[in-house]
Amino acid sequence: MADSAEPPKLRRSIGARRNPATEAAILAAARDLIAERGYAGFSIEEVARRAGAGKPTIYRWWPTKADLFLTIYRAEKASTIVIPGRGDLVLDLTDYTLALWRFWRTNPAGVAFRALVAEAQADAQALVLLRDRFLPERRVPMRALLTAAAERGEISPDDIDRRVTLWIAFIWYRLLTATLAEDRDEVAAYMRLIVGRIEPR
Amino acid sequence: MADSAEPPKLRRSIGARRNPATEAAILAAARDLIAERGYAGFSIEEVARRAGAGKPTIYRWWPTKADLFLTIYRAEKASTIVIPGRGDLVLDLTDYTLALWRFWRTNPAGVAFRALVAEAQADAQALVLLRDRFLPERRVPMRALLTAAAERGEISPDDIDRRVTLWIAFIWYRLLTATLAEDRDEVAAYMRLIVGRIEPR
Amino acid sequence: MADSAEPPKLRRSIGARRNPATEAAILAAARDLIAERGYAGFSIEEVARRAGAGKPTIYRWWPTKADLFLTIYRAEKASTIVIPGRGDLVLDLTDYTLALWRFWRTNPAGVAFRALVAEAQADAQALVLLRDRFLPERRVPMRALLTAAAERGEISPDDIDRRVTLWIAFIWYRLLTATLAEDRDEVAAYMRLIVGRIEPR
Amino acid sequence: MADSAEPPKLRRSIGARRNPATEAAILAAARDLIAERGYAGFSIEEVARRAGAGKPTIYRWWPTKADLFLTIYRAEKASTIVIPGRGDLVLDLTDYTLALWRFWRTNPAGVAFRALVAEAQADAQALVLLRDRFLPERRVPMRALLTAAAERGEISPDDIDRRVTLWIAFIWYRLLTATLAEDRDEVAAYMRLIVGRIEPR
DNA sequence: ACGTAAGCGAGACGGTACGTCAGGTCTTAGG
DNA sequence: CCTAAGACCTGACGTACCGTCTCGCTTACGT
Repeated sequence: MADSAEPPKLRRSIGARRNPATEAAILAAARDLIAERGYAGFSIEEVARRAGAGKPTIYRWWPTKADLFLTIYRAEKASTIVIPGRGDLVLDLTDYTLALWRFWRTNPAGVAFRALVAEAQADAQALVLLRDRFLPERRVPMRALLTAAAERGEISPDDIDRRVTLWIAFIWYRLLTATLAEDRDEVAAYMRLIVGRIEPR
Repeated sequence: MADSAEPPKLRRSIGARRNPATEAAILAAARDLIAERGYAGFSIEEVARRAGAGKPTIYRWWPTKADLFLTIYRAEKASTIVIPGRGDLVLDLTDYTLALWRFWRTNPAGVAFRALVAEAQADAQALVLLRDRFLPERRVPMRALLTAAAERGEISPDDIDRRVTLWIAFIWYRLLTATLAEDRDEVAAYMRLIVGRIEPR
Repeated sequence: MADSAEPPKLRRSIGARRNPATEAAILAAARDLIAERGYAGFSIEEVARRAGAGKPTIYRWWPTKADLFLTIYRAEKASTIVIPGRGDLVLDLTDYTLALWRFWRTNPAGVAFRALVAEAQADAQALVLLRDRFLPERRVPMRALLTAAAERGEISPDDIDRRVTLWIAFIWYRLLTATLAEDRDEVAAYMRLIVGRIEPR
Repeated sequence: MADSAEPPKLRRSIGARRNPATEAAILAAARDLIAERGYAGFSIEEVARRAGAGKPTIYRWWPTKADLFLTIYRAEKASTIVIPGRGDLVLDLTDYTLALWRFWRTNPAGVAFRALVAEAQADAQALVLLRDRFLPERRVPMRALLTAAAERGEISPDDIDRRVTLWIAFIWYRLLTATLAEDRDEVAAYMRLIVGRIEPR
């Protein structure tokens, strides 16, 4: 959300190579726009307007909307979420889930991600991006968490991949229905069901 | 896909009330269109053209795209899916899930539903429609299935609503990632995790 | 502008004949509407809405917009303008012209008349109404004024009809360019040119 | 009425500047349409259809209908009417008036001009255009004619502007009532009244 | 006296046009 | 060869009215 407010008319071509200032301006504009107005208000037209860039410049580097979304999402996500390691699976998982939701709520990336899922329903290319490039990434830390717990004997080592899937399905569902609650106990209850831990008595 | 091919110019007003022939023609056209070209190719303009109806007539009865989708979806689904009652929860649940997926795969309505979820990411009105009107309906038969199983002692009576949510999240996830597989065993494995049944040994 | 503000829902059929209350309500609504929003904002739809009448009722009695305009215009005009008779042609004519312009400025009829002229450019029926029914009426008092002056010897008895035409052309021109000034001397100067009176010296 | 019948789909963008072929096609289509169907049958929609142009392209260059009318009118007029200079005012004026009427009758521009006047009755913007941009232009040659005659002593140098106004009012009146007669003597008689020339005896 | 014919309000209908927005393509001018 | 710029065509958006139609009702009039 940096430079999108400044007068954007000053950039000129820097010759026969990609202009980093232009790229930055486009990404900033896209991020701001998706944050402000959501998927519905997002258009290449408006991004170009805000970035002071030509539409063809955008299309050259991000041939589809989905490409642009993905770039934004990755840029946003990278820095932020830490995987907790207190040693109690449900506790760790609840923390992680809530942290992720907090991130989705407070950060353009959440909106961008919703938009990407939406786009994927209409555009096969976006679907491929989402399923084959993005989802596997997301599974990794979660699988690590469960595997560690299985090694500690907290849960059965069977079905770990399926449980990961259930978790992803669950957090998506809450994202897509715009119900990213903060209720710790409620989330913990879901986590227990997903990992199938035997309750301590 | 019934009468949309016939010359559509014959309908006239039947006075100051809704014309069922017009409604039918619009729904048929919408269904065909969504089947042929998907969400991306769907437009009120084209529906009106095919149905031989005026755009305002469509907007009068279905103020948003989402309304139209939902009507199509309900009309299609109603007749099709039977809730099984063999008396074994995982079996019944697997059947039900696979039947639903088959329906989603083979019927325009499935495409329409994906589109509705997508629409809900952009349009608050659609989100409300989806969450508050559509989802509760969907929960009912599933909750009945689980409650019956709990009464039979197959599963714990706790957490039934959460398990319903997990199931919906799961089937959505597969719908939205276009992975509505037919693999019976795989699905049964997921169902077992969701309902948390103690495995017979 | 009488009863158009009252709740208009009370009228019912009074049997197989024209309902004067309905007619009055329609005319009042039409008059108000044309006064408020001009030709551009005038529509049968809105007249019906304001009058609490059905559109077919309006179309039954006034098959074209122009018919409705004309009715309004005639009803408005009837009561108002007195032809002066001080005995001095230019004086009388100036008074008459200014009175007419004042009427046009302060009364819906002026707007309605502009609208009728506009309509006549699009609709042959309106043109006929305007030219063959309306204009001859307008000529009568003016011709009388000039004839009387010719008899008094103020002007030549030749060309009276042409002078009438020039006068009408002039007052139209000012109406259509929205320049219905109040400047008495200026108008008198024009009147002198039109009637071609020999100036007293 | 030139090229509007040819297949209109061949034009492509010529880059970031106004495409003269597109402009020409739009103007030709507009001219044809106004000639064929008059003001009532005139719509931006249909112009776009015939010109094979997008509506936004039209709105970009002619924000209002009136702008389009005016362009048509000017383009048509420019080449055509010559101001006569035989040296006899009434003769010259009669020629000029008849030439103008002939032009109005035989040329789409006449209809376009009627349309502009009509539009000005509904749309303030059009009125401004008509009054402040268009009318002053029209006065110029006429004023020159009268001034020359005054210098020759044919008429009084007083009231020249008012006589110009009367003349414009008169020719408008005939245009708007669709009575652009050819009767030379009749027109000459009117011209005599307007310029107020002392009859030679 | 009573059936019928007309007038009434309402409002849905198929349409046309409006003016706007965005999509994605193309070309120029300039570095 | 890339960039910024912006015009181009396309097509859809959602709205306003058009003029027609049918309904269900009410009332006056002619038998």
